[in-house]
Amino acid sequence: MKKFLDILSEEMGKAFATAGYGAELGRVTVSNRPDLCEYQCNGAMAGAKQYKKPPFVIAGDVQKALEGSKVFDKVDVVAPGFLNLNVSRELLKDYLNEMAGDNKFGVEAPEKVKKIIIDYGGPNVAKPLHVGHLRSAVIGESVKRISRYMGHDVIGDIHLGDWGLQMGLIIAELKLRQPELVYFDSDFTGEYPAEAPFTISELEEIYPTASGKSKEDPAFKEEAMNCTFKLQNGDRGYRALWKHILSVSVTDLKKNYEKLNVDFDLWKGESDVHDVIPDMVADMKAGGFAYESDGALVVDVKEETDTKEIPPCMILKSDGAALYNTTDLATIRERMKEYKPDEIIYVVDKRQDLYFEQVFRCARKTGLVGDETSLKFLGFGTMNGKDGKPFKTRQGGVMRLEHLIADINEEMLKKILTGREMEEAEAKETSQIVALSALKYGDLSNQASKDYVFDIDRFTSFEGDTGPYLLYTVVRIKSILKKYEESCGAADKLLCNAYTNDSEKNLMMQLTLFNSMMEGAFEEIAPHRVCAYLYDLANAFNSFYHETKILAEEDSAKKQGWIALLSLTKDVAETCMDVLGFSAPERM
RNA sequence: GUGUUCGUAGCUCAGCUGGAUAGAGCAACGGCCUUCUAAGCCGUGGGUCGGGGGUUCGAAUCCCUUCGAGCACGCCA
Repeated sequence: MKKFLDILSEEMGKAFATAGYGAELGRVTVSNRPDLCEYQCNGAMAGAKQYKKPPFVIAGDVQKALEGSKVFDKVDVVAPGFLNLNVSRELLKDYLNEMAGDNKFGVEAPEKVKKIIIDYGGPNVAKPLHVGHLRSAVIGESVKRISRYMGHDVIGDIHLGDWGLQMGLIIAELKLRQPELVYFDSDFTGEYPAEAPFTISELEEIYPTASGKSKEDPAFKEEAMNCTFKLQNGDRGYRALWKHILSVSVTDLKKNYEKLNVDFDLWKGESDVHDVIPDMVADMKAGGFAYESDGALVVDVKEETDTKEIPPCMILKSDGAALYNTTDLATIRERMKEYKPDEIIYVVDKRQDLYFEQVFRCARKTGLVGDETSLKFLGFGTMNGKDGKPFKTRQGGVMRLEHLIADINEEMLKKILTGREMEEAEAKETSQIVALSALKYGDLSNQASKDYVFDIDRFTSFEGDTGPYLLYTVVRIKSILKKYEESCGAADKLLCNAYTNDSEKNLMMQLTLFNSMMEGAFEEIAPHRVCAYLYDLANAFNSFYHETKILAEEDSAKKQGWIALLSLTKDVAETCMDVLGFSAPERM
């Protein structure tokens, strides 16, 4: 379906052309003065210089050309040259009915389906998720869903940190504690046990202990590095042990991400590219890109147009070991080989901006990525506490994500139990659904690139611009639709009427913007645009709701039209929620 | 030091490629429930858009400058 504003702009463009001006001046936007008109066009003012005529005259010419238009009901010319427009109520009604019949509410399939890989999540194996992982998961998931809704072929990859010194540390610590394990017996040739010799909670205790020890005990660190080396060079027992660590940890991660309604298509990690690194490095050397500098192997990525010094991209440390850069570049190489994506989007902390700039440049320069593939960096800001500083526990430590979620669930349960009569079991389930919306909406409604303040009281509030408010709005609609169906039967195939009052008109106008909003959110990689739209839609609905007694309406045609409008509103709102990664309960 | 992001109401934030009187929410105050969920709706007060220049018919938006804050700047990820 064409976008509603495009229909209006085309009509306006034709009028400009008829009057002897450029059609491109006829861009129509939603009015910023709803007291005066519904839509506006500022093209007359924009064209004044080009045509050497006062804007008021141009606007007058266009107004004349629009006489008899079936699109616009009203065209006013206001000084200095605004064209104030009201649209035909028939056109608005027809558009909504067409939308209601379209499975994507007017979003057209893309001209070219892009293959997009989204790299988000990025947890480390054997370390619990903490609040720092929240934004990447929440934003990445939404970006994935928006892209998919727009009709693209999207792959979400978690990109696990599963291969560094952290693994060596754990293995070294295990060896110390349980030297009798078969994994440490170099003479062992049989099958290793299927069961891991530790649980996730043990693992989560082992890592920090080992990490702390390595800072104080050089001998232990030496041992950990030795273990890392042996692991990476294929020691059978160590590999088997590593697989256990990985599998125990991934099981736990899946559980936690599931609570967030986040899932990944690929669970690849740094280890997956380990074997291809030597080959890649050799290519970079052979291509003349990589050279030695202070003992390390680097690739220059400076460009003429730089306003600052961009340091070279380091490929290997002076001890010959790989870095974060190395695995990321190798990952790009593998992704290009396996998937040939049109786009790779990284949802990562914005502090890594410069780093990714280096990686992207290096990938292009060395030919890993061609011009037809774009590499995008979506950097997100820090989640701060009420004091404006990075979010911490009361003790000043790093907050585990599990605890944060538990806190917000608990807070929400309290509110539901005090505000509503509900069975404990249902209240608990509902509180989790609502809490997730609070958490995600609180995050996503801010621009990703900015830092934001995490305020549990504000986010879990049912008032104002919050997740719970939006869910509440949808729950209200569901309740009405259910009651309608009980008395009048299934509500399908009903058509919207032309509006009869302002609040109804506003709701309809808001609905028409859905497809262009979604397209904008996709192009700008901006989930917060979906949030803003959803909030406006909820406001428009609630105003309408208060002015209109829907079920009590005696004129059944009118009532059916409203039910159709409600049904469309609910579907559009739920679609927005779905791409944001949360949903509304049946009751709350 | 260099670069970069940002500075909008008491607080938390919108404001798209420059357009009419800068918008929401929270907080404050005042209305609206015998009728579809009042977790809602309607209204009032509150801003020299950090400061100063410039471009433009027109700037929160573009350019320059200045002040302030955050962040990043080769062997961590």
